[in-house]
Amino acid sequence: MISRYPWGMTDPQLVLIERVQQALATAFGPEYAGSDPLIRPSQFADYQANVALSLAKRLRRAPREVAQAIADAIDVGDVFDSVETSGPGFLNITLSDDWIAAQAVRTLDDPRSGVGLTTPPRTVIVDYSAPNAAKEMHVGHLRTTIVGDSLVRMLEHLGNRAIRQNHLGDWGTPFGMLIEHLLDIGEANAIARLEAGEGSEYYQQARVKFDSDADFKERSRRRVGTLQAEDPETIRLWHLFMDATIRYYNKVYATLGVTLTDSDIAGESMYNPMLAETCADLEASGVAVMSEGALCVFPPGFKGSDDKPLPLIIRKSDGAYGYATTDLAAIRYRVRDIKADRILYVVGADQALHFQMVFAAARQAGWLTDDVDAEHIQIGMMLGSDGRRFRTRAGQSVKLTDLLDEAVERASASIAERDYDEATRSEIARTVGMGAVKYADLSVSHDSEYIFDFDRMLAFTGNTGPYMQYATARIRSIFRKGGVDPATVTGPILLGEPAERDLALQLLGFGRVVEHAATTAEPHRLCAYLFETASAFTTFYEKCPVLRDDVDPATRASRLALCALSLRVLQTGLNLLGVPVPDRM
RNA sequence: GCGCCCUUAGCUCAGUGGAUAGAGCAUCGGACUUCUAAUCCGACGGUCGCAGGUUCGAAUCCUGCAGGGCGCACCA
Repeated sequence: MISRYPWGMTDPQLVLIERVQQALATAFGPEYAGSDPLIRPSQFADYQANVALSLAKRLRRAPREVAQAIADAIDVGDVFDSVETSGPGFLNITLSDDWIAAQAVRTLDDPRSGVGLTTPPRTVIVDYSAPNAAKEMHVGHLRTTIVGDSLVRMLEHLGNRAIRQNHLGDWGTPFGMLIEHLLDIGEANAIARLEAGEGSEYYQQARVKFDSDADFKERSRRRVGTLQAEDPETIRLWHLFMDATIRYYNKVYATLGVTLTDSDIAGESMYNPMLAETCADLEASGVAVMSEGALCVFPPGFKGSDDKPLPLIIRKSDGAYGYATTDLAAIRYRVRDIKADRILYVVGADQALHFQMVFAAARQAGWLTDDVDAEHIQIGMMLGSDGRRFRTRAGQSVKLTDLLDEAVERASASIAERDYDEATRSEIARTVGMGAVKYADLSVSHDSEYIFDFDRMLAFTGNTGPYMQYATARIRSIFRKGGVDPATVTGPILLGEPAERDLALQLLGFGRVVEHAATTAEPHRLCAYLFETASAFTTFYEKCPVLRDDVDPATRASRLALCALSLRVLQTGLNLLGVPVPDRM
């Protein structure tokens, strides 16, 4: 991925890489210009370059000697304050204050705050949320939805063509049962209940009848047939069911501030007309073969018990299609018709084997080629405080809206002392509650199982949403008190105090982190950066008064500039995470 | 049996082959006449599951083992 920086590169690491590579070429010859200088943050300087250690063997020279040769060859210019060899062959690099200050001003002048643009833009499909209308909607959907939405926001911000795909579970055998249940309880009643978010109960009641009532079971079976045959009345009923369900999903998405809309829905039903052709293609090419009455792909390398090849069943022995078929049809469609360069499947970690096999089968079929990346972004399970699957005390799965309501309620309690009017208070509570839940989901690596804990996520200290929001609220408060519009602030920036220098240097790394988080599909990296930034700001806030009378005008202007840039980086970063930010707290 | 994800401070989690492994919480001790103390500063706290291997250098890569979670022929 190549990035363009319309306002110039502000990231110190990129500048360092360039300079050290030049030095390598000067010192050892042009063939060394491409070596990775191994720039890392350092506890002994601003950065360290570790390249001397790795090159020593190739150059047949002592590492310290190599390091010294690089240090001698490096173009210090006005960028570095010092470049020193240290330890077994490290290069400790300290940036000059003036350069950091100048770069901070450039970043402030840059409407993109140092975030580059991907050139050329890539077409990236993000498959996320995907609630299943025929199953309980549980808290597990929270993470896939929130992580996916954040990935889309980051990819778009970097200039990519990001395509949201909500792969709704809206088709299959359970829908016979769900439609019959709809008829039993009455259309209007069913719609009302589904819109109110009682889909789980609805499903469970249908399930109970299906298991206990032979007549209902038979009706359901017939209904699956008429649904597959696209009988108009059955399709009408199916739409009633799905539309009501989607209206409920949209309410949840609106509450969460998720960017998914109806036009992003690409559910299983959409692929239904493609399934027969998908199977025919696979069979014709010899990728799929019949086995025990089912049409299967046996991707190489997948073994089940007894070392037998593991099948991916794409047409069951009764002729019906499964989700493997849908996923294969979807890959084909996404690569061939949408022309995706990258497809991200933000789906639970329990589907790892399934996606490995689907990807392997798609490669066998030639649908997935080397120029397309298909990645399963594994989402770890949400656990209760007992370390087991997240449930209510009664052992039921937790309804998403109940969880969100409780978050807002608890946030409301924590600001009860504040002197705000009712409307402001409830808006802050909503923002803080939602931000806390979303940030908690995003701040741990997506594949790790994570223990859900209201007290921890709503804390105003630590790597939490409220802490981040509070930092922005304090910055806004300064501008409010000072009667200054942050958008009008300009440099120059002066770095007198260490806290000012630390903050400025920290702020220069924003673009790199956004790009890294998007490339690796790891929003938690952005969270970690924003937490460091918020921490650097609060340290600055404690140490460096801005508006106080004894602060001279030049220092005040400089500090206002640092505040403005901090605000923008935090605000933009939180927006990329989808975490809402209140004006005041 | 096979596959995937894990195992890091009392707890919850970061950690890009680099120096003395980091945060937050908890505990203890400090800082409000101050732009929001919902904060900040400091201290305490580690056989990075175990054993080998590769490497100048391993929490990180490889192999094996132990422990945990989740999947694995007709639900999606």
